[in-house]
Amino acid sequence: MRIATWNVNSVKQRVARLLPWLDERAPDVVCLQELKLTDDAFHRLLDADLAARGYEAAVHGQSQWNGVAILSRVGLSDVVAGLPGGPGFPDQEARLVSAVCGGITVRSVYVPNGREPDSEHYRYKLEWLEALRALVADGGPQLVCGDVNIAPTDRDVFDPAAYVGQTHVTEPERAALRRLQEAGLRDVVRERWPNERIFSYWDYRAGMFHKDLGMRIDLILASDPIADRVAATWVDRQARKGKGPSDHAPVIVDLDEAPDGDIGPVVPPPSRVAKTSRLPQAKSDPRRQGGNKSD
DNA sequence: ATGCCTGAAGGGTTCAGA
Repeated sequence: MRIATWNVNSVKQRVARLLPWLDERAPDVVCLQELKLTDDAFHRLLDADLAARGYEAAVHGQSQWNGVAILSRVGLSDVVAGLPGGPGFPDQEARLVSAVCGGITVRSVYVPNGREPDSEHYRYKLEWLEALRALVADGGPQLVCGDVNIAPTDRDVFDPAAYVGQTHVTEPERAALRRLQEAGLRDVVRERWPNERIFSYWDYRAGMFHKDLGMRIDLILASDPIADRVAATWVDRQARKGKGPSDHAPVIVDLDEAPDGDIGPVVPPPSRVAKTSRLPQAKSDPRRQGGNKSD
């Protein structure tokens, strides 16, 4: 089963990139963030094109900002929109949707940005993360995928000095992320590529992508029984190239079938190549791109 | 230029993003 997460920075502006990407990568489950439109607008925009590809969608949208969704072609049930008991600003924003896909509880999250350390927005971010931790700790095995707006360590930014005093790298944010992980979630991309330069976001300005000056703030976090099934992980840098990209790239994880065989994909993964991805591979193989070498 | 792009809303510009 292939799971991906992608902050699309307006799904309306990204349709022309999203649909071909679904065809090419054939993910079974996709967590989307920053839809920037309402539920109704999402369904009008995409339902037909998604259905044609076999996807159902759990959408928690919002006008103008935020908005998250889960696309699945391996079943979609038990949909919950929002973060129960979570804080608002002042009202709750559309930053979390959960569903069961292919036998796995999946959450698409868009953690608040925080804007400035010690600001109201920053405190809101920390409160939101604590509410997410409580939700995760309360649940069983699950995947938490999305834009966490935190670079877990200094390895996850192109230059720690460039971010001193800014959000995304402060110790309270990182501590909140660690507490979330201590609730039983593993950062499976970093686990697979412990020493690689891996980014998932590059500022649109100043050629940051071309120079590979980015941050890794989009994570796939998995509970033990799911993390143990990880066969391959990578950041899909191809999706950040070319005309009209999001400023984030998708992060992709392939899971082997569950050991007991009854939590498997309904649609088989496109190939078994993922199984061999720990071996050296040709540079043209996108599965190799867990490390983000410059182009 | 402490905002070098991009998107949304709404109005002929401003805010937000990380």
